Amino acid sequence: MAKLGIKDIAAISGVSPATVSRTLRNPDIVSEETRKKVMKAVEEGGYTPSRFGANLRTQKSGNIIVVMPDITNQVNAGIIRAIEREAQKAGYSILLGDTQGLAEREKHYANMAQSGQADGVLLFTFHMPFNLTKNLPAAKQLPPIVNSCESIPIEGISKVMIDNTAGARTAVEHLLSLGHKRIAAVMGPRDTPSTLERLKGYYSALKEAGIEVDEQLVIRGDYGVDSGMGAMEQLLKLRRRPTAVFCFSDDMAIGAMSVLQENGFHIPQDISIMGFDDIRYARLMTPALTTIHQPLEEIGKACIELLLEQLDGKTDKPRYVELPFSLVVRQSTGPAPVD
Amino acid sequence: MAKLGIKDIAAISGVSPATVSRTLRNPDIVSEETRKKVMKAVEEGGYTPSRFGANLRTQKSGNIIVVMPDITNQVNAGIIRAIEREAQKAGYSILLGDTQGLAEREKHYANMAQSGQADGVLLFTFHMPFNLTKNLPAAKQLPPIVNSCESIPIEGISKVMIDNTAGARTAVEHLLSLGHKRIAAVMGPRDTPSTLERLKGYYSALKEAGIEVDEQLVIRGDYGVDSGMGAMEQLLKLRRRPTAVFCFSDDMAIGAMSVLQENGFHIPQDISIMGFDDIRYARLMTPALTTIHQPLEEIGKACIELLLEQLDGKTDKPRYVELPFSLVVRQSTGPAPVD
DNA sequence: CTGAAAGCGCTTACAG
DNA sequence: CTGAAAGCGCTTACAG
Repeated sequence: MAKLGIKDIAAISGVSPATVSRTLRNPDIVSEETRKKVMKAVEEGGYTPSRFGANLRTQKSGNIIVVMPDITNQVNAGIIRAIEREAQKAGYSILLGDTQGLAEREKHYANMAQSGQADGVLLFTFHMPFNLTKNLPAAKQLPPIVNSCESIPIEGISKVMIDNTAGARTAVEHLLSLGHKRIAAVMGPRDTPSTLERLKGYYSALKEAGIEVDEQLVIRGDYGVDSGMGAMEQLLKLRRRPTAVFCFSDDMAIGAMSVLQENGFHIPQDISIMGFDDIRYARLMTPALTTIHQPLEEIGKACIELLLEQLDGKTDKPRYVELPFSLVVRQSTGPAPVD
Repeated sequence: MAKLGIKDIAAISGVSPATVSRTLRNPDIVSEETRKKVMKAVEEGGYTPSRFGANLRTQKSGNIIVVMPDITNQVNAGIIRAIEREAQKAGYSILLGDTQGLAEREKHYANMAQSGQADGVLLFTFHMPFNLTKNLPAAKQLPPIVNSCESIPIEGISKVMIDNTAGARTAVEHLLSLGHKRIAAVMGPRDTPSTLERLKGYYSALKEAGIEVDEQLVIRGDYGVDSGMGAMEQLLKLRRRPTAVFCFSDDMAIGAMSVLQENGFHIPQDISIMGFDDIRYARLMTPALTTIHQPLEEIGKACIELLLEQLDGKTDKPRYVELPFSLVVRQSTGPAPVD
């Protein structure tokens, strides 16, 4: 028995294919009697409408592509889970675009909107993978897009962000309030907007406290665990060590902590460690990691919300949503040691 | 300027749509001269073929749906990253199906194959979301499927697994070799195949060592961090505490460790902790977590490999691939305390 | 409320 | 090597 199509169901129930389609998509505009006949045939035949025909006809795929640098990252994984759930509710499926940091793959995924594989794009990378012509506004040339986490420096696209600068400032102020004066910073990749923003917060908090920045205390990382370990090793070699280290991600903070503990240092008695993100494992470290909490669920929700606005044609206007971070004080930070 | 279609490109380059299609899909069967003409029009026009037409015609979506209970789990995230990369190489995209533990969503995702949204299904859940008729072999009624991680008790579908029983046995033998006699087990959800298999390994290792199982030491968890914390709290209340705890997941082990340390216990001097999975954070705990390593990359690769075999129509025969685990001894396990 | 008809944009078997 | 034609399976504007 071959797979049933809409024509088969129409024949079985004695109506036209159009009516079968209406019964399935828009039951209210069909008489009850017809509806019953059709549904009976649908159920007995086990008919599932093919998306191929519908997609071609409506020019919609029902898919949203999420372009992310690395899905194994706890922050990204948390966001994408929320995205998937919310998209699901709205009848959309999520296509996974893990770029693994490659610009070429970024471009590949972005183009899925052009071929109709996806109706909208969620961009968590910091490049703009689309070519823009100067004389047209972005909204006219682009598929529905929402940009999140790493702010792409382009006008006219919707964004969901946290205030990274304020977050970093809050982190450093927390350390200052504990009496720390030599506060190191372990950055993310130099060219990411989030790193530049957080760095700005770091500098501004120190400046406001009247502390001159020692550039030896500013170390480049890449948000990953290993770079946090490397940065800590570097800091431990300094003649004048920091009394606190602010890592721009929890992963780096966790790496830094493990290096410290391996070398017999006590956290926070000898050195305080501060993270950023509040991933699932932050509270489980010993000592539990003080960090800046990012609202992953809300970020995911907002992304879908803004994208749906565009998909539903409700608006062309880009919207900017800023979500609140929060300081979570745990045990990895404490008063500066007296020397 | 409206979006260009294949007919437009055909008109511009002075050939038929068929030839444009051939040039793009199968350049070798087109003369060089024609190819150049067509490619010129394609590039100048910025033409990207629509998948809608192609999908309908070929009855293929080019998508694979991955059905998983929770993508924020490090094990699942690691596997799906490999899956996505390998699928990409073969020209397939990955649709995310996060069931969040709900059977109804599982069914929903599985049905995406039926509607043509996906050409194949990767099942990491332990239910069989498809209805099978007795008189037909599974391969005849099902879309291409590969089952991994949780073994679905059904004949005739391809699987990618590790030997959970042997893995658990290895874990317990490691603890036995350190002189432990009171070894607790913190299980996963009771109805998952992986838990039952690991439990079997736990029992068999103890039996072989001539140790009678104390059922008070066998605690139910759900693979999550919190259940590991709860289990440890329960174990600490026992009059005769275990000297070692084997958690069926790293997440539970990490939860257990944090409870122990909060209560002033020393790991492994007072109690040894053993995990399962070897997630990214296992080596970063203090002390670093001893665990059973799962080859996530290889699991992902094998899943796509077996699925492609079916998608390419190379075979109907289900294949079973077993991948090797390995014991990773770190600092969270040590000699049993002498009392 | 329902049907007939057109058409979405491709690919491919067939004929030359 | 290339073209004309059919058709994949739906949806929807139009007419009644």
